[in-house]
Amino acid sequence: MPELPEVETVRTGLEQAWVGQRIDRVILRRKDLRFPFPSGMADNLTGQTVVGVRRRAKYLLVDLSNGQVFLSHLGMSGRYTLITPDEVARLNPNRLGVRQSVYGELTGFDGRHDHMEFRFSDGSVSVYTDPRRFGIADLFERAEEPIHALLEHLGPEPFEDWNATIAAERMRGKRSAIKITLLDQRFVVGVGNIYACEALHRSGISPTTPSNTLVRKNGKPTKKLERLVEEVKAVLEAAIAVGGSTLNDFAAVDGTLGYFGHHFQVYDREDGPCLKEGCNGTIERIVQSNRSTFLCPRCQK
DNA sequence: CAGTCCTCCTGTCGGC
DNA sequence: TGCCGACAGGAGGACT
Repeated sequence: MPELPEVETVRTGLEQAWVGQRIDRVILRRKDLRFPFPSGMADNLTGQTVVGVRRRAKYLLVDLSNGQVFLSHLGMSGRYTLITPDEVARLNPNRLGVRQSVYGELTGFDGRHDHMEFRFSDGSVSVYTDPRRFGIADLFERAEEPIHALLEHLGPEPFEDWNATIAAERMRGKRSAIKITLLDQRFVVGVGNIYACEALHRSGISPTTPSNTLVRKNGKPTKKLERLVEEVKAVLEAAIAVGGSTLNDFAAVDGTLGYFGHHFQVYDREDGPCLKEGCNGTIERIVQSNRSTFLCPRCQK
């Protein structure tokens, strides 16, 4: 779920639900996710009002009234579920176990992976569920944000400071495959395995193309690279648009990918027909850096 | 430094 | 049905 479009979809939902709310209580059902929670995180969050929800790369940044920032990364399997006061009352939160929430029927897995629970002043509850625990939660002063270890080395946001010229500058002399470069968050942020495959397919570029061959000798982007940068933005935009349309019934902010799945042209379509107009190729799966890449060898050169 | 692997963790799915 | 291996949307860190 969590590439840029999914994180942006979650951001919008959290913004609508959280901004203006005071956090009355935070329950942490374990001491860590991928990294240990910072000491006192639950206490420091308690009593704060949410003043904004931002996104940087695939990180959610929640601004609090005391000048602190709550950072949340969804990893591979993290999701937030928003629970209304009515549902909260029906599920009787005071019966709760230490390692298991009472919200299992809403969050899945019998509540066994509901690691963080946020209770708000309007009576609603938000639950963070993450079976694989590759997610991250952190809390720090806003002044520290530019030097935060997880944020410091991030590359440009695709819609803000990124274009073919900048891409070419960062790819000069890079011999690794273009698919690997797209996944490198120092090159551009927000692109993950699905949208890297999709953007390369839309662009007609083979995922194994050495990155530097998309840059001219004078350092300018080739036509192919210009196309690729356009298609990265286009596919991310299209996915955000579809995610956004599901936001009206945002009661369950589950990051399930179902909504964009219908639009995949190559991802997870091994042995299926290439859907590009006029191409009769067959989708193949290869492995790059231990991760699956899907491509049409006929129209991606 | 760049590039390549491995790793964290749990759930799910397909093949036998 | 059960068991077992492969694989899953991320990305830091340890290697060569």
